[in-house]
Amino acid sequence: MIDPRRDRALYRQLADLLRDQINQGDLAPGSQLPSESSLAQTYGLARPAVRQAIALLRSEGLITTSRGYGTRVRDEIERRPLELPAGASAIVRMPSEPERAALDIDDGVPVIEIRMPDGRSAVHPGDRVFLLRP
Amino acid sequence: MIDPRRDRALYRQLADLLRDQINQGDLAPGSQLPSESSLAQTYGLARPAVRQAIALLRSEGLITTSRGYGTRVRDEIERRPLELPAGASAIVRMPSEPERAALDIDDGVPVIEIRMPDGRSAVHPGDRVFLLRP
DNA sequence: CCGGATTTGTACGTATGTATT
DNA sequence: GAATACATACGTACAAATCCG
Repeated sequence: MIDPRRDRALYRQLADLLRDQINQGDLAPGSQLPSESSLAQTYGLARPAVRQAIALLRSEGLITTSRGYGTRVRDEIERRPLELPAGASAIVRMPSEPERAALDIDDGVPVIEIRMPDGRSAVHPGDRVFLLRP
Repeated sequence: MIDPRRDRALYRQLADLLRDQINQGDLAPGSQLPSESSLAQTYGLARPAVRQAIALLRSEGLITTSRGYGTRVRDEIERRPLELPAGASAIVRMPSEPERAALDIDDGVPVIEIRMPDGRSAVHPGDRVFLLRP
């Protein structure tokens, strides 16, 4: 379980546990995680430590939290193909928080910025597309 | 400045201020941010609130922090072109924390996963490449 | 529609550990 | 060794959103 003597922060140990459960399907996409207080009690941590673990997984794009509701495993969104036009280039980056809010992008989701030869650019949410070269 | 009466969390207001200073070049790439305690005193916040602001900007890939040293604005790394091979596809995502540590990728930096038609895949750090279709 | 219970968000304070300068 | 700075972890309190009977 979680061992204070190990040379790894408690909140990281909890994040590791939860991440494993998600990757192994014990926590299925769409399913609800226990509440923060419940996790705190289960693992003998204070709530701030639990929140750090949750925040870490959120920044990895694995989970989403809604105030007053709870935390659930993000379901995999179906991705639509996005062709990289000839001569265009693409960079990936994280959106700023205002940009994220404006485009309604979840925490932990990068964006793809396509730059056309003529200088114009477009931003796409990274969880809804995959780049394709036909 | 920072106004508790505004309908925006104090740490978000501080993050907005610092983000603007970075984007406008008042805080140049490579330059050092004031220490957390200094920021706390300057803006009349407690250190946890300052740390939340810092964490937010870090998750956006704007800054990096080193324990015992401080926080500085990330320099723009020169990106090398990465050709998307014919028939291949690419998805972008955040690395898990262990993956991030293993590949020595900064906080707030996504990865590009290239999937070949034969099923093999390769992962590239999102801040060192740009995708190109010749 | 309303009230209460639950859950996450924000913000404070404090203490100690550890890496860097 | 000393000073500085970030990391971890505890505790507390209240606010705000959601859900449910």
